[in-house]
Order: sequence, then C-alpha cells, then structure tokens
Amino acid sequence: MSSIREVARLAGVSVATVSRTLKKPDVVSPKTRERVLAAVDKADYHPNRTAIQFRAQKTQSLVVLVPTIANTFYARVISGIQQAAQRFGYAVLLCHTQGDEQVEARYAALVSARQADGVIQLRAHDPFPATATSQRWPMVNACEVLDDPPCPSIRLDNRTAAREMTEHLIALGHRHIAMIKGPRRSPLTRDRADGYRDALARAGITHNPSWIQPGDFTPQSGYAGARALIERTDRPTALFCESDEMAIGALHYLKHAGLRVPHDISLAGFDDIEFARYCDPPLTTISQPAEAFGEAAVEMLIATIDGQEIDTSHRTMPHRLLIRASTGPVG
Amino acid sequence: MSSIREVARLAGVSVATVSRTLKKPDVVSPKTRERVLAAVDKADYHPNRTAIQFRAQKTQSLVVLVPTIANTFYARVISGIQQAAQRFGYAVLLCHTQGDEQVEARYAALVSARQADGVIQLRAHDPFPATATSQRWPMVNACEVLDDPPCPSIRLDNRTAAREMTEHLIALGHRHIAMIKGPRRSPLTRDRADGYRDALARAGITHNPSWIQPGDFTPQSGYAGARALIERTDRPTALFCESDEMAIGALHYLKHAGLRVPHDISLAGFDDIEFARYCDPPLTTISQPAEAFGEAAVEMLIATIDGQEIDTSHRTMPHRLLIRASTGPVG
DNA sequence: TTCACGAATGTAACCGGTTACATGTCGATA
DNA sequence: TATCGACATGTAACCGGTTACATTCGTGAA
Repeated sequence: MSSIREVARLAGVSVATVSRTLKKPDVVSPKTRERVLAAVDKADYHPNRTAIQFRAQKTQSLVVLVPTIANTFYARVISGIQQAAQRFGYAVLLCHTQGDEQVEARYAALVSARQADGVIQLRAHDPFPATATSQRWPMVNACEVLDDPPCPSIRLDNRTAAREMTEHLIALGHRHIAMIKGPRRSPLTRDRADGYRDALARAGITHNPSWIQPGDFTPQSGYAGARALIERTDRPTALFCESDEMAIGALHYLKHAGLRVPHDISLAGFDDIEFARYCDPPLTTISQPAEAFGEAAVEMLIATIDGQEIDTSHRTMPHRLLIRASTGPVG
Repeated sequence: MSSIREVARLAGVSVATVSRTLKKPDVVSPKTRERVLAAVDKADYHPNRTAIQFRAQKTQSLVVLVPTIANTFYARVISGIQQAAQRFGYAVLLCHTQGDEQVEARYAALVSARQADGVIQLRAHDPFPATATSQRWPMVNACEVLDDPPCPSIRLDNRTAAREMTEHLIALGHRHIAMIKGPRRSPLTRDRADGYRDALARAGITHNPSWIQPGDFTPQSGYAGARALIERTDRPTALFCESDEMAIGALHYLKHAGLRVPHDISLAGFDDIEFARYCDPPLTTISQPAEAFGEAAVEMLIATIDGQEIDTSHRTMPHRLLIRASTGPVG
C-alpha cells in the first residue's frame, strides 16, 4: 500500500514532483518524469482517492434514491444514470429505499456528510430535513416529482399522457373505462387520474369513481384490482392500468376469468417495459424514455453541483402512445 | 459547512472533546456533553465522512460490478446486496459494466484506489490485472462464477439444476429436446448445457448438437432461437431456455407460429423472474434465491474485508424446479 | 562579471477528523 | 498536609494527497 512519499523516496524526488508528474506531466522535465513513472510502477502505486477527495472537498459521487430496483422501469432509469455518470467521471451510490422516508433521509445525509456531491431522488419526497437552519444540497427530482420541487426536476406530462390513452379507448367506442391507480399520495398517480377524468369529461362521459381501483404498481395489485372490477355486475369494457406491471397482473386475472383481450375487454398499461410487447396480446401502453430520464437527471445534477446556471430547471420528457393488440373496438 | 473546530469554538472546548462527545458520549461529563450537543445543533454540524474514511483508511463502501441492471434477475441480486449492505452500514457503488472488461477493470480500480473496501463481481471474469506485483483486494464472485475463482464465490449448481429440468421433460415423454443457451464463454452456460447432456445420456437419448441454439439471455435472442428451431423439419417437442427472458421471447415466437404451449411444444425457462408466473401459460422454470445471492455475497465480502476466517469460502445456493403449465406430456 | 528571468524542483501548510499522550482537577486516604 | 488515582479535558501528530510559495539552477543579456 505505497503512498506518494514512498514513490518520492524511490525516485529521489519530492512528493510535489510525483504529484505533478501524474497530474501535469508537462511541467516536469522528461528525465524526472521517467524516473517518477518507473518508481510508480515499481511501487505499484495507486493514488488514494479518499485522500484526493478529502483534499479537494469533492467526491465525484452521486447518491441515487430509488424506491425499488426490482421495477423494470426504475432499472432502466438507473441504467441511464450509470451511463451518464460514467461519462462525467462520477460514481453512483445506489440506495434502495423501499420508499421509506427514514431510509431516504439517512442516505441523503451522505451528501450533508460530504460522502457524495448530490442526490437524484426518483420519488416525490424531499429527503432533506425541512429545518430552516440546514442548508440545501444539490439535488434533482426525477420520474415521480414533487408538485413544487425545491430543485430542478424532470418529469413526464402524466396528465396529458393519461388523457391520450383514455381518448384512444374512447375513440374505440368505450364508455365504461375503469382504471387501476398507483399509490394514493403520489402526484404522478393523481396526474394520471386527472388526465383520465379530463378525457371522460371532454367526451361527455359521466365519471364513475368506483371504477377507480387502488394499486401499488405491482402485478399482484393489478391482479387484485382487475378481479375487484370484474366481479361487479356493471363490468367495464376497458381497463387502463397506471403501470405495465399492474396491467400484466390484470391480464393474468382476465384470462383466468375467461375473458378475451381485447374482444371482451380492452387493456392498457403505462411505461412500455420490455415485457409489454411480449404479452399475449402485446400491451397498448405509453412509452417513457426511461434511460433519458436518468441521463438528464445526471446532467442537471452535475450542472447544479458545478454551480452553473441551468437553462430549464424543470424539464418535461416526451411520451408516446403505443397502440398494440390489447386494445380494440368495444365488443 | 461547519467543521469540528467550529463546534469546539462554539462550545468552548477542544476538538477532541467534541469528537468524544459524538463517538463515546459516556467519557465526557454530562455538563460538557450538553454544551457540545447544543453547539453541534447550532452549527448544523455533520461530520465529514470523507475525512473520517481518510483517517480510518476504510470507506465502508462496496463496488458491485453488474453486467446489466435491466435484467430482472440481476436487479433482484442487487436488491439483496443493498439490503445486506445497509444492515452492515456499507454503501453500495453500483457499476454497470455491460460485460466490458475495461469498464470492469476501471471500476475495480476504485478498490485499489481505496475508494471502496471490496468488490462483488457478478460475472465470470477477474477484474483485477493479473500482474504478479499487484496485490489482491477483497472480492467475492457470485452468480456467474469463474471455474477457479481467486476469491470466495457463491454459485448455483447449474449442472444439476439443468439436469433436473431436462429429466422433468424426459419424464413427460419428450425425446426431442432443444436448448437455447447463454453467451458462449460463460461457465454458467457451459454447466447448464452439461446438465442437459447428462440427463439425455442417462436416459439413453442421442444428443443432437444442432438442437442447441446460441443466445444472450435477452427475449430477442429467445425469439430468434425459437424461430431457428421451429423452422427446421425435425422440430423438437420441448424447448429448454437458459433464462426466463429468453423463454418469454421464445414463447412469443411459438404463439406467432401458431403453436400451442404445451400441447404442441413444451417450454421451460430458468431463473423464475417475476413475470414467469404471469406468462400464458405460466412458465416452468428453476427458481434461484436471487436476493439471497446478494446477501451472501455481502456477508462473505465483509468477512474478507475484516480479515475473518470464512467457513465455506465457496457456497452453493439451493435451486428449485418449479413445474407450471408451460410443460406437459408430449402431444 | 553581474544580474534578471524562467524552468524545475523542494518545502510545508492544509483539508477534518481521531486518538495517544499529556495535563489538570478533585476527593479520598495515609 | 502530602500523595495518589480516577476522571475529564487539552494538545498535537497523523492519514495522503495538492499546491502556494520558496529555492535552486542554468542561460543570456548588459
């Protein structure tokens, strides 16, 4: 575990010269450079990054707070974060929070403790304590975004996307359109439900609140939601799930109940996860540029860390309605 | 950005007393403790973890090298790593390598540069340079394991698992069993193919090498592999894919080709990802304790870092054959 | 010869904690 | 009263780099 002093000793120079040889090779003479590099090799010297970070008061690391990595949408976002971070020379501290606010706070504290330079939060919650005395740290809120984020944010126009999907179902002749929502307090879920209601209102269709089922984005909750809706006497002709994972669970129940999709009931999802296209029938859904979310988050965060001005501190990423075979004319 | 000296000044004590108050509160007098804690509050003081790590020569961080996080099996392993790391007070530096050896080496160098205390490698490749001079760093190899790992490892008995699956198909009366493999040079894939051949040999079935299709664990490669097999004249009656993702792709092709599963052809996967049970028909597969892989890897790595003896430096995790509806008697 | 100047290199302070060791204080005991 | 020990606290070195500033050296011009 050789240090710079060991290398300096071996090369017969001062530590400053070793440091310069490695960081600004052009300011040392070729002869010295050669001697130093030979000593580096001989000593198997690797600069201690913790020491460098300590000295520079900069860690080149980012904290990413993700509710669950087992969700394929988040996995794609993280993949995008990784790519971009790598490009900028930043390391990614991945923090799996299960949406637990205490865990989030604990990990966000890595930034106040200067083990990381900033946070990317993928959930609609401010992980920093709201005390007036404590300062704000570099942070970006992406994917599931606070209504009034105290930091740059990157979101989808969830309301418009959900409206477009609902309009697609209405255009197919559906009037009885049910929805399986995400977790109660999420702004994202609220926006999608608003978009759904917008479309119904525009089409003059009376909105039946009991056709909105709660869910939590898991296939299990999709299965349960579909069952609750199908077991009623006033069965809907179309079902819009706020995530593909829930749609996949719902599809499973629908088949189990002997319903043909889309002949007996149309089914739509949201996210366009990889398996959506492999469903039988392939799922009509909204595609989101998941990797681009991650990349944009990293770019905006690093700009914040570097204290640059950010042209758009709130960005909206484009979505796309993908019509596949799971939705069809009302039977 | 207050330091310990600032707090000491505010409390009218020395820095040593502040440090002791926070780390060993019982050695300072209650009166002093109170004054110090008040000063900590007032200064909004957060100990600088980089300084602590630098002083302690210990980062409490692990590097995880994962080929791709977009694979749901790896996502579960990482989830397990996260849980365990959190329990031990370690942070996780996630490194997405796409299986690129240079990227792996660059990230593994975070350990030689002492930005992390050890590495968990999820791929069968040693990320450290093989020079004789360079020392070995704490590392654990999990999931896809080197034949002769220079470190503790955690693996599945892939050969036995694949043999059991193949025996299940043989027991159903199948004699024409094809396979879609993983990447060529992976020991994991080789072991599974060996297990498949073991079962055929034991049953006295001649092995037809042309019934082994290459793949890369993605649904696309499963789709392509299934097509290549089905378009032949000597079509197999059963298809064993080395991953569920490939099986899902294969299933899509089989349906597209108008084949009924399992009536016309049986289909088996490997991994038991969440969507396997939501397939139509639900997929017969091998379940692996993915989260447990991650947890075991963290435990063994931290034991290595702490220089403890490790009882079993090579662990084998249990697998389970899950028979669902995608496999059935030969038609 | 002397001086100025630039290039190359060295010296040492600094980043913010931890901790071995030194010092100081107080009460109990001889 | 002197001495001792337990307890509380302070002082300063240390971890391994970076870098401002100081020093040394060689070269060319006056």
